[in-house]
Amino acid sequence: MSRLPLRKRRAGASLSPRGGGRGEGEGGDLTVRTRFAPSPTGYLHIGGVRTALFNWLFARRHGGRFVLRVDDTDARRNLDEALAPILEGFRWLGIDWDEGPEVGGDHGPYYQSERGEVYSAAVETLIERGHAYRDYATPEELAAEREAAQAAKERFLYSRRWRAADAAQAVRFEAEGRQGVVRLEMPRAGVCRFTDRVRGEVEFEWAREQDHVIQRADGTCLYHLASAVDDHEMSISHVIRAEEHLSNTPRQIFIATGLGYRLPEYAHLPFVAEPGSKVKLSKRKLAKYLKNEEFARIHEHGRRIAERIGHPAEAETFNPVIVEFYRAVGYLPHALLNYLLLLGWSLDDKTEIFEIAEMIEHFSLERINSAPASFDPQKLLAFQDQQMQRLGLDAKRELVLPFLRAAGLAGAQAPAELGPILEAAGDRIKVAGDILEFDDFFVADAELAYDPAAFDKRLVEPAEAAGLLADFRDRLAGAEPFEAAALEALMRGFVAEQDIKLGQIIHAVRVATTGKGVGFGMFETLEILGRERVLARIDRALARVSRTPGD
RNA sequence: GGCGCGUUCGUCUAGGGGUUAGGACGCCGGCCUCUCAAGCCGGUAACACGGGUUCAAAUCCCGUACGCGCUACCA
Repeated sequence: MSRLPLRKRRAGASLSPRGGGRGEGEGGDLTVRTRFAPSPTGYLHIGGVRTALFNWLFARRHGGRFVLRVDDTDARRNLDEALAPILEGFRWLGIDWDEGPEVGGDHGPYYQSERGEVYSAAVETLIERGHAYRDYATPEELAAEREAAQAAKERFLYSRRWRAADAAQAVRFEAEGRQGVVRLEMPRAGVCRFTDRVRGEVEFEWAREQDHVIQRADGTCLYHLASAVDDHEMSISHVIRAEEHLSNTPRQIFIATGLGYRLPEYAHLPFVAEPGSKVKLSKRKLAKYLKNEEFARIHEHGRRIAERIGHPAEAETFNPVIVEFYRAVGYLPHALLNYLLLLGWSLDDKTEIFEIAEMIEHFSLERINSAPASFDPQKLLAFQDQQMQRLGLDAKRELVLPFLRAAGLAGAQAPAELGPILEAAGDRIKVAGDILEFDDFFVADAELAYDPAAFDKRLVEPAEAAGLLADFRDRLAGAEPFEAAALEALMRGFVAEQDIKLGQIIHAVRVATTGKGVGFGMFETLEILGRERVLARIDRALARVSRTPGD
């Protein structure tokens, strides 16, 4: 992956809309305002974050505002509980919002459940202007019409038979016990054309659009109405959202136009697809993704860490498609952001690593891809690795410490040897929680666990192993100073003197002192452990060898 | 079914009439080496299919296939 070169922006990648929209250019008069409207589901998933990120970047790029609007039309009781993890996820990622929950703003309220009056007023206006009507058809009557059309192989369009022409008729329908809803009176001829900033010119025949219900009998309003009204009321200039809304845009345009709104710019993002497929990532199929091999690997890695720190790894949301997963096991927000940025967007053919400021500087709608992109946790890990390598020792210490504490391996004070450990660890700690894989530094000598296979292979199987180890232990006892370089010289001298290979002793020492067959550089490890612990551990290992039936 | 959108290595992508179709992740091999990582070097691998237009098509047009979305008193 190459770093970001200071290179020219692609010609034409400017703010101005493709096909001559309403054209606010660079430095235009209109303030850029974008929004993200999460439903309070209790978790933030990857696809949603990507959408939010693009909105956020676009707003920041143009000195605009990023608005969070809570899509809680179901007016649930446990709203706070369901919203908190989402806000927390954004905070962790550093995606800050200028208006919305907690921060307020001039365009509130930011909860759709509190905006009923605004919606009702809009519905009334639409009716007054002849763009909507009260309708008293029963679901059965509607279904019958639909079936009839289907049987005749004709396109279904509501006959508007139970539409109330005036108040008097409405009263009559109601007297019959009918329930009234408000429907859009969609045009039945012509086309709706608009420019999508990602897809270019798109057009839909109006006659394909149904007379969508915008208000239920109980007065509550439906999504399309709410969305169009809110976007206008909140002065949203650019609607950047998932592709699934592309087909919904005409009806929203109809509503907006009917209400006399100025239309926002639209940009429909491709889906984030399931790993290894083009199927849209769904929040309902979490369990399924774990069957994907790469997901399973990432998940298993996370699960090992979660178990050590008492994080509920069984929770449904402990899943690599949920942001919380990454936070819990110690990924860096920057890595996730960088990865997500490149999921459907690219600057050129080589730049992969972006600082946040660079993301903001270079982001443009025009370079968003229009095909779905599938989520690849392996590649995310590669970004994580990159970011982790750039971190200094102090930053790593801060990152890792909470994990040691949560696992009961550190108190309020950081262990003195943590610095040297992190230094010796080099690039082996990919995510902060990986520190727990090297817990052998933190456990008491008497509690050191041995990897049975490694123990057998390095200490039991080679007939000379125990003897050599015992001899080398005695050298260690008198080694001075007990430092990496000196210890290496000591071991090399020992190897020459005994006429053996380095491998014949070093692995035995490793298993004896760390319990594992793999680890950091051996001499750094010995220095960190210190003479006393090294000798104690070797003694313990030797005692164990002698108890193990040889041969 | 109708309409809309999409289709370049396994994955993310660059390229938008003439390229040995470039990069990244993964994978494979090598180097380094006390193991494992990291690093370095090398390799594998793609224009969905069929017609057109053109001297020339991955690139433009049409069709087909496949995928996804919309077609709700879901969002």
